[in-house]
Amino acid sequence: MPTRYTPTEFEGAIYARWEACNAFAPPESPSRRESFTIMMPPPNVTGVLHMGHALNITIQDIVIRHRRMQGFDALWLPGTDHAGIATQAVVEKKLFQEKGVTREELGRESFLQEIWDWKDHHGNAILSQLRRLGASCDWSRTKFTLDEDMSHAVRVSFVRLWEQGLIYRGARLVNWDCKLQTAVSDDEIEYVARKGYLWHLRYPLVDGSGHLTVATTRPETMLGDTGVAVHPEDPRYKDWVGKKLMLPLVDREIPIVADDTVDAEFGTGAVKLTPGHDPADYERGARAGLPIIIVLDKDGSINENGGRFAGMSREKAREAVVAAMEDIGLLEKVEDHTHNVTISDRSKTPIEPLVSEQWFVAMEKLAEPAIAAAKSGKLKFKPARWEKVYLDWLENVHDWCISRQLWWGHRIPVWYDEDEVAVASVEGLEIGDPHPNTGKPIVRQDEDVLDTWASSWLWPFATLGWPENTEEMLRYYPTQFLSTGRDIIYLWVARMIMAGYAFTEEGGPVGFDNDDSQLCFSTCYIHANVLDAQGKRMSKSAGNGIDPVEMIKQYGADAVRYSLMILTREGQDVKLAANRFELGQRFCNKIWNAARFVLGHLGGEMADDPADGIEDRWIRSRLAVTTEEVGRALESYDFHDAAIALYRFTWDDFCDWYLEAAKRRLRVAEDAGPNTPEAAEAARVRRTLGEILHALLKLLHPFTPYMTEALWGELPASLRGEEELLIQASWLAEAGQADATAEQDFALLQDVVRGFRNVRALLEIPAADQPEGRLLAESAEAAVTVSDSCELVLWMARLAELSVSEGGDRPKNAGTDVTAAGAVFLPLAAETDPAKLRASLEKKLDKVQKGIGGIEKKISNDRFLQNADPDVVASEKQRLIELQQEAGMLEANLLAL
RNA sequence: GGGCGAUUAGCUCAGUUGGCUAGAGCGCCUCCCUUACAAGGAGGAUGUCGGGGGUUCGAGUCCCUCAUCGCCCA
Repeated sequence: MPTRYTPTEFEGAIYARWEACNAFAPPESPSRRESFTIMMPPPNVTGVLHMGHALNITIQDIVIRHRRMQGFDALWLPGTDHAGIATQAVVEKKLFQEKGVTREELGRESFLQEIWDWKDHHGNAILSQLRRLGASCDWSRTKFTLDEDMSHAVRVSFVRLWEQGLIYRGARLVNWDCKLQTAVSDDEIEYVARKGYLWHLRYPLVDGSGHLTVATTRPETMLGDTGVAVHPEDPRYKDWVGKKLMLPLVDREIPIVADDTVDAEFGTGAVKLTPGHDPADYERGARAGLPIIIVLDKDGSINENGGRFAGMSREKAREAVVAAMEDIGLLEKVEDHTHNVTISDRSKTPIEPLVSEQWFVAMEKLAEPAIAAAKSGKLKFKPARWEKVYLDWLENVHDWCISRQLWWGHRIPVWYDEDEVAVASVEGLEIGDPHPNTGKPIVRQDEDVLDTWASSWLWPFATLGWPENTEEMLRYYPTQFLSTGRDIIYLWVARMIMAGYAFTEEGGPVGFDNDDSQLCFSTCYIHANVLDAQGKRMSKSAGNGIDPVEMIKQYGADAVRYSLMILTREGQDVKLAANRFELGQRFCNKIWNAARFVLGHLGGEMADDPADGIEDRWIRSRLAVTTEEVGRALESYDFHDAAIALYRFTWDDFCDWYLEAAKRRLRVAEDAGPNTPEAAEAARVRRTLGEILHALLKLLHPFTPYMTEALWGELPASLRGEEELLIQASWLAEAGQADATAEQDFALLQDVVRGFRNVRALLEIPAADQPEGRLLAESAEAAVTVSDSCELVLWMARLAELSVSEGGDRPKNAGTDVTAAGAVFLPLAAETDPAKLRASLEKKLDKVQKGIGGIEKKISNDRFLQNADPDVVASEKQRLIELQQEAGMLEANLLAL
């Protein structure tokens, strides 16, 4: 075995072995009948692995490995998402750059073929990156949202909603992405504060008796104005309501109307109304019965309704309109103004609100059971605070615009006859087929495709064969655990829950930790965001991302995984720099070497019974406690807690104390030779070393699967038993009882050892020297405990001899420290500076006296004695006695110096 | 405008229902390449727990308020 943790040497082989053994598929005969299912949030086919994925996948892999080891019928199903807009844009751009053709020139069929070709070549890049990380998902079930069975499910869901009257088509104001030339949903836009101007424009009254000044950030939209609104209570404009204005440049008569949503404080208090191009104006216009005039084309240029401005881009038109208004003296003034611009998440260009024909899903009814699921506690968020975000969205849900003017996606399963009468169909209709309702021939299918989320909201069950009542559905649905990012709580999480209730069977089978047959998952874990070292979001454009694959190459997949887990407290954002992975690397190296040490000794004879010294009983107790804590943490998805517990046990308890202590008996046996009592004891120590390592590898496996599997393979068969592969081994549910006596006694010994080491450092005693130590014990019990383990203390503190007495003479010319067992002494070397010792003792004394002061103040307070928990009072009093004892020792030691 | 999160050692962060002298890792200082590991070992230094109020016998922890930073919604 290499002397260092060298992950590149085994990761690939281990993964191949797992796959060869079909270890990722649900077990053929699981030890418990319950299933545990995780549906992997499908990454975009265009995507490459980023740190957010790495974190999310690590979490899911830990959960599924733990559940698999627990014996569940565990399924983790992977897949990718067709990502309509993103993928189409990527291929469109590539085609234009490489061949100079647009999708229109190519035509729908050929263009789609191009995307499929692209997908087949590049679309699995991210999945192979997940393998590097050690993801143990069942690749044989990998799904893609455009697979034929998935597409079938999408059509069925559409037709069901259609039949329930929850799908409608209508001309509505939607968010129009002028660059990508498609509608996008409310959840795909963001607001960015931009510096701009507030133009004050004069609109003359028709009767020529004056003018009204309106303020606007978008002067070019005046071409589509059909009214001006003022607040009904605004005294300035009370008499104006009902009058008519002559809209300049296009010479249209428009009314002044009252509307209480107008902010009288903003601008001039009079707002121009462009119902065709502004969501608020759309509402106001509807209330006032104003017509809608559309002046923008789908590419964002002014259309024929814009008169002489027709054909200009929106940016050009803005300049031209302002200039024209200025020419005729109707531009009153221009102010600097910062306002929110609506930006498309997809193209990062300004959204144009545009009235167009789109398909919508009525959401209110669908939201009801999704709200109830969270309120009843059946759907649990972790951290719990995200439930509020989920509920806020569902309780104020808007109808969902599901049509996209794209080609890449699920084409809307709606056909029209010659009178434009629509009908939805799962199987599909041919041109010329009779319309099922009117009997007239079908002339066309709807051109649009569905929003990608209209397929991914079916992900938890369409992946299992829904709408067919498959064996898989019965076995793995409803699922237990979903891990995802907070940014898609509404886009995806809420919609999946809605879809579960809308489409899956009421009264069907239920599952572990999920007693609702329609609740598609019972725990929604919202993971942290990964930020760069400065606390900024990692993004491709900023170039501040850390490439997980690069980190895996550099530090190892286990190190990356473990680092992420220990750095990420429950859902709390994590600031990451590349060198932070050293934490995991060090940890892996530590385990690697501890295992190397243990395995090196396991070649020797191993007894049937474990050793039973104080250190052995202590490490078994530590293991019991750690096993309990790791188990609890994993049950409640507290990955950070589990990682910390494992770190402490591995490093502090096992490596720093137990292994060091165990060396003593192993060494003694070497000197004593074979067939001696010492050799027999060493054989028992080897048994204990092996048992602890065996247990530790199990506990660590979900976190650091590669390394633990590699080490598992090195274990002697006598320890490993039938469990060939760790990934398929049984989980360590418990590891004996905690042993309070052993813990207490060993803690005392540790304190004595630390005391001697402390003095050694203070006196600068060379490591090779073995001075004689002395302990003036504070109690008979302490004296006995230390005496009984004299050899252990000698070994750990590197002493030649140790004399223990309760009370007795204080040695002269000695360096000293104070421990829980009493004062410890080492002989002073001639050249040691007593001032240094004095300073050290005084510092300690000062600290102790501060502590004494604090407790005395408490105990002398009657109200403390009356109100505080009696246990607290008792422990404070006990503490005071201990501190006073310690102070007494320190004072005595100072005097003796 | 509304909501959520953060603020603890030089850095990154823990700190369970209020109760030992507030902890860890990194970094820093001293010593040590002791046959598992120098990616290591032993020891050490470092804090007005963001500010201000309040509740309480007792507040890093609970309440109010302010400040700064970040995210989400409108």
